[in-house]
Amino acid sequence: MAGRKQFDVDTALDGAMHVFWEHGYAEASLSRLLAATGLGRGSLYSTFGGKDELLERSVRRYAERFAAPMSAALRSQPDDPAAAVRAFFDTVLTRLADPDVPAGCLITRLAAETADLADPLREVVAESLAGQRAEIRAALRAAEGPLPAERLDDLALYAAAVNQSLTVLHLAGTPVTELRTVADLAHEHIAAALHTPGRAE
Amino acid sequence: MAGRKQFDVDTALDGAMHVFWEHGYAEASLSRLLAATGLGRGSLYSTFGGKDELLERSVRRYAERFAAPMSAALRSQPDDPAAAVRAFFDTVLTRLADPDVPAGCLITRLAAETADLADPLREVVAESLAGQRAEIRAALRAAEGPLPAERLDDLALYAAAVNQSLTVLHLAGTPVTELRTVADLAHEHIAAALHTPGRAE
DNA sequence: GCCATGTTGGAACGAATGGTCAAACATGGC
DNA sequence: GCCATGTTTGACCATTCGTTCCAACATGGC
Repeated sequence: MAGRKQFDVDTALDGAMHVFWEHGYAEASLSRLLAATGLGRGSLYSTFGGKDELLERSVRRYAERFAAPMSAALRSQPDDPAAAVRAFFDTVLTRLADPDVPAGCLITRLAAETADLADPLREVVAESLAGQRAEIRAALRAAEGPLPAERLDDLALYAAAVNQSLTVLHLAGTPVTELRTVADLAHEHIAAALHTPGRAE
Repeated sequence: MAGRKQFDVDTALDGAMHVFWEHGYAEASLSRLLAATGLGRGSLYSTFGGKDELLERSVRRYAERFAAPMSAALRSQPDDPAAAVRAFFDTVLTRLADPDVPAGCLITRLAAETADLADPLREVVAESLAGQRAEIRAALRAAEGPLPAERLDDLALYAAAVNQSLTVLHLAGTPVTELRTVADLAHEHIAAALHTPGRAE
């Protein structure tokens, strides 16, 4: 039971990520983390350092596995911003409907806990949110001619906000069918705004 | 120091409410609650029963003091739904900008914690969210002629979702000026949807 | 096949958690 | 003015928290 590492670091990280995802920081107790990772206390502390560092790495892993597809969706339609936004919402909704994964979104869960988070963790969360907003903004770039840049900034923030609403409501138990309605409306509105001074749909 | 109650129950409740508002359920420790209410352990337990019951009463007090104005705003323009929605968002934003009160919204904070809440608390939160949604829906009633009822259901859900996004983002540190942008866009869009088949603005 | 290296599981740590309890006390009704 | 009622204070409870540490152990290099 010793000598060389008996577990896969990424697998363990996935377990920890799920715990933080479902329970946030405060309710993610060591015992829950140990159970989910399958590690002993010694192994967890020697490979990750502690609860805070484990959360930091969990967020990074979350970004690789779940934020990456969202970024990809945003970049999938470089010259049709409205379609990119739709692809983005579709990716989010697909994940929310996935029964193999906790409800909501890890970042949203942590964002709600901001007031109680240590500074480095707070920053990681803030960066995640800012990054997503920037990626949405980038996906709207094709509309920059007809629309003023400020308007696109606003619309990007708007889409990011709607995304947050989807995940909080999902945490609170709202069925995905209703969330799809919200996303559809948001898309409908953003698409209209994007086409306002240009050609029609 | 004894005989008749030495404190005002509602004042103590306000203190507890602020703690739950800022720290949610898990991070609202007894010691924080005792400090904020100014009570001793015995007084708190004899008058409120325990942490869970205290939170339940805090939510009720929150509803009286902060949800009530939002309901009033929604009812302020019974025959101009778009204006009612605007008044609603204005009320929310005013509260978010209030420095005397914690960031975000107590209900949103608790909604994010749903997975870790005991059943009765979970229900209280779910009821709050459902109640707000119903009130928004009621404010849209004047548009029921020209617009199908289902469409108004969707728009009400949509407005409630945007409200959630405002409070989560606020928790994460987004400045109120940017949140106002989000609310403006949502209002702009909802107003357009409400006027689509009827007369113009 | 031995030894240094590094992993593992669990015992143990102090601090903090939510909650209980009883002794000390002030008040209102008689 | 006395006594029953009910409040307050703070010591105390078991449990759980995140973390540290070490003895037992398996492995890879020589």
